[in-house]
Amino acid sequence: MNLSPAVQKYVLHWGEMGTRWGTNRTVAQIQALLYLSPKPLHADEIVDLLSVARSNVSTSIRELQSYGLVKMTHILGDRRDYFESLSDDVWELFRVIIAQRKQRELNPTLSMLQKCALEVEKEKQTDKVTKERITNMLNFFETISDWYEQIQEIPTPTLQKIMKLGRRITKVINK
Amino acid sequence: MNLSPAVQKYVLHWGEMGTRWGTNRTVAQIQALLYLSPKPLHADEIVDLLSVARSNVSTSIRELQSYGLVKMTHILGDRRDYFESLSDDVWELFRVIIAQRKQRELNPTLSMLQKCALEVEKEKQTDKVTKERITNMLNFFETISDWYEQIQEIPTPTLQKIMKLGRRITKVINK
DNA sequence: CTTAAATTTCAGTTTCAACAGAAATGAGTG
DNA sequence: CACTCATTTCTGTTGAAACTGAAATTTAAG
Repeated sequence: MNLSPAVQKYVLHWGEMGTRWGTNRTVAQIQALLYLSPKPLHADEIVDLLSVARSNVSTSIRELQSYGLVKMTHILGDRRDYFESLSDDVWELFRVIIAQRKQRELNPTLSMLQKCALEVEKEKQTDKVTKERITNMLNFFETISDWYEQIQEIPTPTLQKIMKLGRRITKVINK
Repeated sequence: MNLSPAVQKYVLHWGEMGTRWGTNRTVAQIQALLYLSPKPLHADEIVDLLSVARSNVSTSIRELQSYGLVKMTHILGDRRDYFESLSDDVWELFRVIIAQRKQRELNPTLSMLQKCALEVEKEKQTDKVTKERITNMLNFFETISDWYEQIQEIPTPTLQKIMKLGRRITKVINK
């Protein structure tokens, strides 16, 4: 049981990038592996293929499940848990990841900014410019947050169309 | 010389989030500090305000300059370098950060996928499904990449309009 | 050219998350 | 209910990045 050179390259790269995408190597590697695998895998297969500890696979899969990126299945006459990617549809995966990132990277800052904006107004010693900038940042985060949430609900084909439009979107809007 | 409670909270939070946003604490704290400061600061002021080592400030500022988020200025009769935020316009900062992230988080994967897609086609042992999924992921990254680049060129007011539209954008598109 | 101030580089340390391996728990089977 | 297989939890280790403080370098002024 082993991976083809191209698949190996993919999985290793995904693992390295994982750290930049806000997760750890093993989690990213498993996600890649399950995405590429034509059939569900059980934990020991993943241990073999990636050469990581069994316990590491356990916690990583749990994390992927909590994100909603991986689901469990079973095979008749086999006690072991099998795992597969939530979906083979990249856009669906994207949507899930975006939701996660919003929650971890945007929401905490949004609520901090709300508190700060209120608090700083009461501070007589604080420069007017500073107060303004906090408000501007708050408005920005609110806009981005709303946008993220609404984007979630747009069906994939429409989203694809919008992205393909790219800059030409301005022509449609500016009327 | 010290920071008001609200500003302190902002800067500390920004530092913590920095690690999730792909940089380190000090870099993020300095960015926050300079964004909020109504006037340029020199390195030793930053040392005081943040309680970090002088050398740490030096390398962090260099990093911020390389991203294009911070610029150097001078004050008449003062040898020291002063630093200030690239801009007080949040949208402009956003644009710079997005460009950085594309470069670090998208481009490397894009070129990996291009190589993998070519390579995997030659592999007879690899499942058809796997090949397809690599191609799908490649297409996805190409779409996103193009989109990022085109978004960069949209002027801020238009971009704001688009985001405010949110989900209603579908009504404009689906005609 | 000398000196002092400002900045950067470098080597050592600290910190923290990721990970391995062992121990404990749980779940199904005879 | 005991036994085995599968999974999870826990503890200690490791490695990488962040950070400090000292030393070296650069820069400008007299």
